[in-house]
Amino acid sequence: MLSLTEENYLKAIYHLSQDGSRGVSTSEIAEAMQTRAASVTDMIKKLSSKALISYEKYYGVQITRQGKTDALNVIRKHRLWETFLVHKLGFDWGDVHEVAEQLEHIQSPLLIEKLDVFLGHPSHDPHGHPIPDKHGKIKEQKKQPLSNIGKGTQGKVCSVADSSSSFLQYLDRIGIHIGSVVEVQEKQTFDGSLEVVVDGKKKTSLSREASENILIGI
Amino acid sequence: MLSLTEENYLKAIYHLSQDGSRGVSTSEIAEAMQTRAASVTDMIKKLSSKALISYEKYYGVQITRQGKTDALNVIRKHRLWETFLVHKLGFDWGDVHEVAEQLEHIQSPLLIEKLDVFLGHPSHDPHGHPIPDKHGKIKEQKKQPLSNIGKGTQGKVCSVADSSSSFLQYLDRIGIHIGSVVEVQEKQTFDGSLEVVVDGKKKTSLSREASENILIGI
DNA sequence: GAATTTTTTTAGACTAACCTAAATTATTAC
DNA sequence: GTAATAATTTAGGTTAGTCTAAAAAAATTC
Repeated sequence: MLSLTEENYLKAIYHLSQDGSRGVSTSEIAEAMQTRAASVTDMIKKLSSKALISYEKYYGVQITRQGKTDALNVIRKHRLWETFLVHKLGFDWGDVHEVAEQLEHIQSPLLIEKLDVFLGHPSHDPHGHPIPDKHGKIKEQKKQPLSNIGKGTQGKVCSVADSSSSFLQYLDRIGIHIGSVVEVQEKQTFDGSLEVVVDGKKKTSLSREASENILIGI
Repeated sequence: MLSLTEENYLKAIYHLSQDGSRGVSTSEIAEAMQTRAASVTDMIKKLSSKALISYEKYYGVQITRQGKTDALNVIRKHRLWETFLVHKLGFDWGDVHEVAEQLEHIQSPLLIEKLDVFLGHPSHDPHGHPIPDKHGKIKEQKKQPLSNIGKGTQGKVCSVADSSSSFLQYLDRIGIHIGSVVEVQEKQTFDGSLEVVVDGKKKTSLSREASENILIGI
C-alpha cells in the first residue's frame, strides 16, 4: 500500500505528465510538491523501485500503467469528496480543495463505493473535472479555454483550469459558474482581455489570464 | 496542532482515565495502543511538554483540562463520521469503526460543523455513544449492563460497551439493536448466562460476557 | 567546442515515531 | 526488611521523509 506522501507525489507526477508529453523533470515535481529537488530524487527512487514510474538518471520520469492506475484512484477519491462537500454539505466550490486533499487519502474501497452511490455516480466534480470510474476510466470532454474562442461567438462554461479559492471566488463575484453561457463581445489585441456577456445579462471584462482558466465545452 | 499519533494517544488516555479514577499507567496505554512501553514513555513526555497530560515518573499520567478538550474533539469527529457512515451511506454498524478511525483525523472545523448540520445534530452515534458538542459537552445517559438487571424485568437497549464488528454482527444475528426491548426470563447462577426475549418475540440465550456489553437505559 | 550556468544527484544530517536491550525504580512475597 | 519480580525509563538504533551543501552531469552561451 502507498503512503500518503507517495500518493501525493504520484498524483503530482500524473498531472504533470498530462500537460507536456515529455518526461517529467525533478524540478517540476519539486515545484509542484513545494519541496527540494534532493527530496524529489529520493522519492523518485522509491516510486521507481515500486514500478510506479520509470526513471533514467538526469532525464526525468515517466509514469507507468500501474502508477497511472494508482494516481487515478486518488484523483477519483479527491473528486468524489469534492462533490460530496459541495452538493451534500453545502461548501462553496472554492473551499473544498484543501479538505479533499486530506480526505482523498482515506483507505476504504467500500467507503468510496458507497459514497459514489450516495452521490448518484457523478461524472464530474464541482469544478467540471471528470471523475474517473473505479477502473480508472475517464469520460474526457472536449474543451478549450475561453481565450481561444472568437469575437461574437458564445459557449458554455464546462470546467475551470484553476481550482484555487481566489479564482473561484472571483468567478462567483462576476456570476460565472459551471453551465454559464458566455458570449465574447470584444477582444483587446494588446493585452488579450475580453468583454463578455454572462448568461445574456451581466457584462464583464476578463483578463487574458482569467479567460485562459475558464474552459468552454466543444 | 496535534499529529495523528498524538491524537490517538490522547484519545486512548482519555478513555482509560474514564474507567478507573486512578492515573493511567504506561503499560495500560501500551496495551491500548498496541505498542511498547518504551514508545509510550516517549509520547508521554511529548504530550506532557504540551500540557495535555500531567506526568510524574513511574506514577502514571492524568489528563489535563486541555487534553480532555482535545480528546473530546477527536471523539466528536469519530462519532459524527460513524453516524454519517451508517445513516447516510448505509454501512452496517459493525463496519464503521476502522474507517472512522481514519476520518476522525481530518482537520477542518468547518467540515465538522457542516457534517453536524447535515446529520441533524445527532446526540448519539449508531452504537448509542453520546456525541460531544463542539465545546466538549456530553449528554451522558444513565445506563447499566443487561447483566445487572433482575429476572422478570425488562429494559431498552441504549448502547453497547463493545464496538467490535464481531460482537455487533452477533447482535444483528440475534435481532438486538439500539432501541430493542429486552426482557430477562432466566438467569443461570453458575455461569451468569441469561434467557431473554427480544422485542416481545425472539427468545435467545446470552452469555454473561455478551450481557455485560449490552447496555440498558435507566 | 570550451566555459559558464543550471539541473540533478549524492552525502550526510535532522525529526517523529517506533523498536530492543539494559538499567532503574516500584511492588510483592516471604 | 530484604529478595525476587514486575513495571518503567533510558540508551541507542531504525525508517520515512525531509533538509543543506557539495559534487556531478547536462544544457546553454559565446
